[in-house]
This record gives sequence, structure tokens and C-alpha cells, in this order.
Amino acid sequence: MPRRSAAEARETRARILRRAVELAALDGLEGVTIGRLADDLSMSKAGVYGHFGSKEALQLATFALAIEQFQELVTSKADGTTAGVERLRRLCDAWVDYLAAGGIAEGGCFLTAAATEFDNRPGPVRDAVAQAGERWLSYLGHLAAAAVEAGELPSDTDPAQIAFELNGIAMSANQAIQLQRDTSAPRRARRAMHRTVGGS
Amino acid sequence: MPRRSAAEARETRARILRRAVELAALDGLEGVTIGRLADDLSMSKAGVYGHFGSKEALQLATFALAIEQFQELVTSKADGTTAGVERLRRLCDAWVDYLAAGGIAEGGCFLTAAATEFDNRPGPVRDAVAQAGERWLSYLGHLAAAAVEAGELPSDTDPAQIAFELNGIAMSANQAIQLQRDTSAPRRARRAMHRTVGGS
DNA sequence: CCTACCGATCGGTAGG
DNA sequence: CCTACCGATCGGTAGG
Repeated sequence: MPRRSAAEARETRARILRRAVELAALDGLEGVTIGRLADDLSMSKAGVYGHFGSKEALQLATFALAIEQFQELVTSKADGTTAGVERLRRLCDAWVDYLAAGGIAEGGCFLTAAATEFDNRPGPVRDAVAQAGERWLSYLGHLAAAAVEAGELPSDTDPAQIAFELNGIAMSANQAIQLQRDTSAPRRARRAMHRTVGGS
Repeated sequence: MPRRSAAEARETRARILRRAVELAALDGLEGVTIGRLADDLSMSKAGVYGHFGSKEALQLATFALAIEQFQELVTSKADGTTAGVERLRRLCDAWVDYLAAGGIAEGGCFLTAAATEFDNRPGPVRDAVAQAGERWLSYLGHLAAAAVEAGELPSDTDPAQIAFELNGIAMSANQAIQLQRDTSAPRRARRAMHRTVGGS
């Protein structure tokens, strides 16, 4: 018999991860230390550690929750809209809103931070980050392709190029907001995105 | 009387910093630890430490050298060209070449990495990174403004918007190269930059 | 520029 | 989920 019920253990694990996402948003995934989490949650280090079994497993679970939160905050905002330019526009608006609000826990875009932190550290975390980035770019490209098919964008449009450029605009906005505290960045980003998405 | 001449001490300091830039390019400025530098250079920790007096001073000196290297690798490549669209184009080409080569020590764009690492850590390092970012954006904006004045760009062009967008294209390319190892990124970046710079 | 330390913190383990 | 550890490493200091 476990000392805590399975449901209680699951809730504890979820509490740990919610805090881990906040810490990671501010200090990076390496900044999520087991000792800090234990302190913040008034638990022992071994209590935290036991839910994951390794620092790497904790990082992977933290990253997965951050992606889930991004999907809820951004991707889901454009669900239900017809694929194509309209969905792309709504997605971009939600994306910029997310960046203007400071991303998760006001630490900025989680994916960008994780990408620069891990792009030179081979392993499962790097792989997960790279996969999330690819999925996001391919989703944007898919929507651009749908817009071309619907005749909303010129037939010689390269959907992957649209995705590449939108991603850059978002990263530039994220940097301007986080580093320069530049309040004009969301407006600039919207302008550039709307022109890039173009269409009728 | 010092045990080493002032010139020898300066050379040692320069050796430390060259290695520190390489470490920082791969693992971030926090990854530059005094113990690692001492090991790599076959020195004692106190020997390394003595040249700087604090970890923060070491980080600041490392960042300053990285900026110097960026200027030599990118900015200087467009010196001597007339300010305006031509200089902007040459600068962008050198910029993309730099990113395609993997930035410094193949760790990607140093400024982007330092920006995401420190944007949530107030202090002198964050200030130096923010200032370097602002100077770069304002240099790009200055060149765009010169292009407008020369009649190479429409008179209603917003130079800061051009700088904002070029920066984003570069960041998107850097991420694609570093994270997805996407070899088409330099081509996409050049295409987007040349269209953004536009002109005759 | 060295040896020899300091207290703090890291990820992880033993045993309950 | 806890206490009580482990060896390694961190930034930094004393004293030469």
C-alpha cells in the first residue's frame, strides 16, 4: 500500500511540473534544479526526485507541459477557423498577444529559450525541442499551403518560406520585448506578419 | 616586482578570454566556469580568477570579445561601401555567411544566445547585452534611413521596421541552422532579406 | 601565478 | 514521501 493514493501522487507531480515550468521560463531548463523545486514546494529533494528518476526526465516533462500551455494559449485560439489566411491571421494575432504578455510566466517565448539553451547539447531534450520547433513550422507551412490552395495567396508562394519568415518576426518581437522592453514590438510584429500573410 | 611581465600577463588574459568565448558559444555565458577554463588552459583556478576578480567581470569581458569578433566577421565586411542599400545588402550577406558558418565556434549567434540567457537576469551583463542589441538595431536602422534619403527606398519607409524585420530573419535562420540543421535556411534568409531591403 | 582551503549547491542514492 | 548521506563542482579567499 502506498502512503499516498495514486491520485494524490499524480496531483503532486502536476504541482511540481507547474512550478518547474515557471522556473524554466525565467532561468532556463537547466535552472530547474531539484533542490530549488523542493524548497519552493516545501518538499524534500528525494520527494521531488522520485517522481521523475532523473534530471533529464524532469526536463522532458517540464518541456512537454510548456508546449501544452503554448498550445492552449496560442494554437487553440485559431481552432475552428477555416484553414487558410483567416486561421493564419488569428494564429499570428494570438501569437503576438502571447509574446506581448511575456510568454509563460513573463519569461518570454519558452521554445526560443529552450532552443538556444539546448541546440548545442545533444540528447533527448535537444531532440524534443527540435521536434517541437519542426512541428510548429510545419503547422504554419500547412496553413500557408491551404491559403494557396484556396486562392488566397499567389500560386507561386512557398509555404515553408512564409513559416520561416513568421517565425523570425515572432523571435524579433520576443527579443525586443524581453531584452529592450520595447513596447512598440507587438505593433511592428503585427504589421510585418499581416503583410507576410498577405492575401485578400 | 611581478613574477610575470605585464605583457605576459596581458597575453595570458587574452588566452583565457579566447577560450571563454568558445565555451560561451557552445554552453552559454553561465557555462564559462572558472574551473573549466583553468582545466582547459592547464592553470589553477586562482590563476584564472585573478585576472578578473569576479565571475561577472569574466562574463563581461567574454561578451565584449565576442562582440569584437562579430564586428570583425560581419560589420567590417561592409565597411567602405556607400551607406544605403548597397551597404545594407553586403552587411546582410556577411551576416548570413556568419550564421551559415555557425557563428562563433559553431555555437550559433552569440548575441541571440546571450540575450535569451540573460533577459531575465538583471545586472551588468544583461545591460551590456541589451546595449549591444540596441546598437546593432540602430546601426541597421541608420543604414535603412540612409537608403531612404538616397531615394533607394520609398520615402514612407520606417527604418526601424526594416531593422526589426532583418533581425527576425537572421534569428529564424540561426534557429533553423542550429536546431534543425536546415541547410536551406541561408538561402531563405537571403531571399527574405533582399526583399526586405528591396530598393533599386 | 600557485596550493590549499571555505560554504553552498548540484544530481543522485540508501534505506525506510 | 522522508532523513541522511555521497562525490563533484561552483564562486571565491588566504597566504605566499
